[in-house]
Amino acid sequence: MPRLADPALPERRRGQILDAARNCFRERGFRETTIEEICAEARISPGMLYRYFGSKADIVAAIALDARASAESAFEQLNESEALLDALADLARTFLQAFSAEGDRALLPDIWAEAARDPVLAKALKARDAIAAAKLAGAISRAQRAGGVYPALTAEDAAEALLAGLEGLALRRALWTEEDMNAAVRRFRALALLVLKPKR
Amino acid sequence: MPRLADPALPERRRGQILDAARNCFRERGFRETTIEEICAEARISPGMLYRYFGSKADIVAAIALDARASAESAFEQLNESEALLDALADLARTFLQAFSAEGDRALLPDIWAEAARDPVLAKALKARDAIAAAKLAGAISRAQRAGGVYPALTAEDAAEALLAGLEGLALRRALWTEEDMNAAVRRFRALALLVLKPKR
DNA sequence: ACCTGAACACCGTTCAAGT
DNA sequence: ACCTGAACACCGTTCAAGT
Repeated sequence: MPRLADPALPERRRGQILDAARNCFRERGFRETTIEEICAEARISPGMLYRYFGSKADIVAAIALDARASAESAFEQLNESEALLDALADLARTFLQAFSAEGDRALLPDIWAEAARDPVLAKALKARDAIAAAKLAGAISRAQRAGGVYPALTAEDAAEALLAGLEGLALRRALWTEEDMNAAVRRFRALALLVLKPKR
Repeated sequence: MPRLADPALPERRRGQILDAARNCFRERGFRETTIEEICAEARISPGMLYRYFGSKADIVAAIALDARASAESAFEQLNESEALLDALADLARTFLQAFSAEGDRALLPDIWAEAARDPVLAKALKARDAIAAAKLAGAISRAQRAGGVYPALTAEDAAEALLAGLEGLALRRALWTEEDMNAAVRRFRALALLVLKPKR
């Protein structure tokens, strides 16, 4: 088998294409950007692009999974923190930032629309989500044992509810541009307070 | 000015087109259905369709606003009911049904993706949302005065949080097909319980 | 006044040909 | 082995022509 001229080339190319795509999507959105525009930005030909991605949808899918992966680190840190609420606020900020890289507020709805029609992407996102939900549930039950969080709560259900709330807030932020990041994070914090600390 | 052959025709045509579009979207989704297919289903020509709708996006926009309007009745009934939680569960069911007419689970994400790129649709949806949020907030503060709901809650914030949660749950249901309607409604009820009745 | 459908423009994708 | 870009297929939209 012939050895590759440069074994790192494929990975570099992929990154190059994804960077170009992210730039274009930010400017004009997923639907409005053209394969040709991505190619121009990445300085390659269409033929080349299709060697690395099977379709335009595959490109958003890859971006979506990248963003999820980068948001995942915030879920890791949940257990390290003493103050669960502060950690949750950080998590919300990281999540919102990962999916609105440099101000593309519509990326998340694009991803969701894509996922709703593409079972492969949906499944991949769901797998990521299950991991995140488990980590969140773990942090919640840890906090329950330590006191400070209502003990009768089912940690898994609370985690699900919080994730749904976070995604709902992200959606509203995407549609209604005025709302800035900090406001969304505050809202999430308030929601988490209501859900987790029902004793007052 | 010449009088119309049939003054009701335009309205009938619009309905005819929207019905056809809903049917097609349900089968194949917004992106995958063709103007030609909608025309075939509605038994008109493309030229005719474009007399009634400026673009394909305008068709989803009209469907989205119709669905919102039909969900709005559930918000009206919030104040009539004695048991706020039951009324909220009904509301969730009506909302989810309005946006998944005959099993098109991906309609809502399509609408959101469209709205995120189309300021006109976003603004129209936001106006609807403000009405719904106000009604929900009204019902919450009414329930607060009657006891049964944590009185220190800011009704507006709680309403916002519940709407975000509802949309988040709707999204998750759209992406992960397994989850059936009743499960989603139960989840929303549980969330509302946590948010509204923090005294235990 | 109402309607048709062929034609146009545009864009995702492929593939024969280059180096 | 890696890459190009012209060509193809498809679909949203328009408009000259019909009744």
